[in-house]
Amino acid sequence: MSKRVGSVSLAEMTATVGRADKFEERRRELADAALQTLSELGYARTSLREIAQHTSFSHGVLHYYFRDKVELITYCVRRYKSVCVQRYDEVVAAARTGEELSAGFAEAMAGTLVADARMHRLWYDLRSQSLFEPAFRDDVREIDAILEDMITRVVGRYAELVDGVPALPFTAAYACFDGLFQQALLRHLSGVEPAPARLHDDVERLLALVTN
Amino acid sequence: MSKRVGSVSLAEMTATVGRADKFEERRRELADAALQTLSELGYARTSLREIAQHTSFSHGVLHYYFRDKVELITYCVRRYKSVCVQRYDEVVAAARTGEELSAGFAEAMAGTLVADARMHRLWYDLRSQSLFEPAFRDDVREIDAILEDMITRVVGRYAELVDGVPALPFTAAYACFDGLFQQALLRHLSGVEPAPARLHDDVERLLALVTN
DNA sequence: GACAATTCTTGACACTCGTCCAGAACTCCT
DNA sequence: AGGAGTTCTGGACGAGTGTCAAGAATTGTC
Repeated sequence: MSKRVGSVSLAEMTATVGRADKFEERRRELADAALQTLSELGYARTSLREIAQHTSFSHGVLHYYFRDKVELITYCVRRYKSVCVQRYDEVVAAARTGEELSAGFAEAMAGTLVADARMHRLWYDLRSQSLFEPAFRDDVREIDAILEDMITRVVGRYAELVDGVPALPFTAAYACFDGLFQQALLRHLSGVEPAPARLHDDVERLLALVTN
Repeated sequence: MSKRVGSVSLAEMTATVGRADKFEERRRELADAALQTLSELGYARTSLREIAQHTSFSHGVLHYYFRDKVELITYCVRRYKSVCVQRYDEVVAAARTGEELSAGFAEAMAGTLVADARMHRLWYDLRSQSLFEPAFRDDVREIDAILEDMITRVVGRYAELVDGVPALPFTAAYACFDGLFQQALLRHLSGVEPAPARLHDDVERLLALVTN
């Protein structure tokens, strides 16, 4: 029983690539189960046994693939980022006019608000955890940076299309859109129904505002 | 041993007012200790025993004054709100010009960002918890409403002073300022030093933007 | 098919948690 | 001073936690 060192064993280095990736593949599988559990229960109420119950494995495996709980959750946070910034860039690329971009962007936000509500609440939960747990900070900041870049592209492109100039630093613009989204999520999960529509409106208004 | 029913016993009803309030007074005392603990450790890591250690009492007493943990924390959240909206109204009342109001408001925000950082991170933590725990939702929404009102007064008064008209619904304006503040808190607790100064700038810019 | 390396299961460990309760300590009134 | 009502203590309970390790099951290789 030779324990793995790092994430690569001697056997893997000489074996085929597909074989070598099996370890990483299972890590992803387990992390996805963890993400599902986390998004249902939140960080404070999620246990390793609960995560394992969302898989076909027993709770012991988690410690075979992850050193401890923090590494697992950190891995999850990193993985999360790859899911979250996809829809928007298509919108940016497709838009030919400012109005198109504005409408498409607002619709994308309102759409993900209801479609991925549980994932988003997990994000806000983990970001809050990072205020207390330094171990999460770097990953959280990295994701925040990715989201900020996304907003930067949207706002920048919109400014181009309408011949305006950004009226706020991009980081501040991101903070505003994020605040809008978070309030909308709060309302949506509380059952206040016009949440998506209101978000749609507010996003369009704010986008027009931050470029003049 | 006659257990208290609700929060008023027979003895209290006939006793003096000071005597009657002793129960409530101790509740506040315990809740303050709980708030301190929560703001240090965060919701996920705060236990009743830990809270009791911040007081001169033993852990059993918490169940004498609060039915269970949820009631204690709910009480804490309610109590928190009374602390958080005081500085700003003075600023609004004192300002004679738009510039004065803008500068005062921005300074107040930057000030509380560093002075009450731990309390603010608790607020964001609890608000995130409410995304998972319906028991917290009403209180969280109430506090959010109070904060929104505060922003409304600031933005409204500023619009008056500069003869502008609000360019965003007040609820959206609140969401934006809140987003700004949350990002600043994240940076501040991560040790990025210009956090307060940047918040100050961004707040002034945003305030000018949402009234035109 | 046998051997070795891996992946996975199972049960145990040492804690910590919220909750409860018997009774000690205290307070207040007559 | 004594007794009733109150506040508080400290220990116990059962459930749940992260972690670990011994060994069973599986897989890949010759």
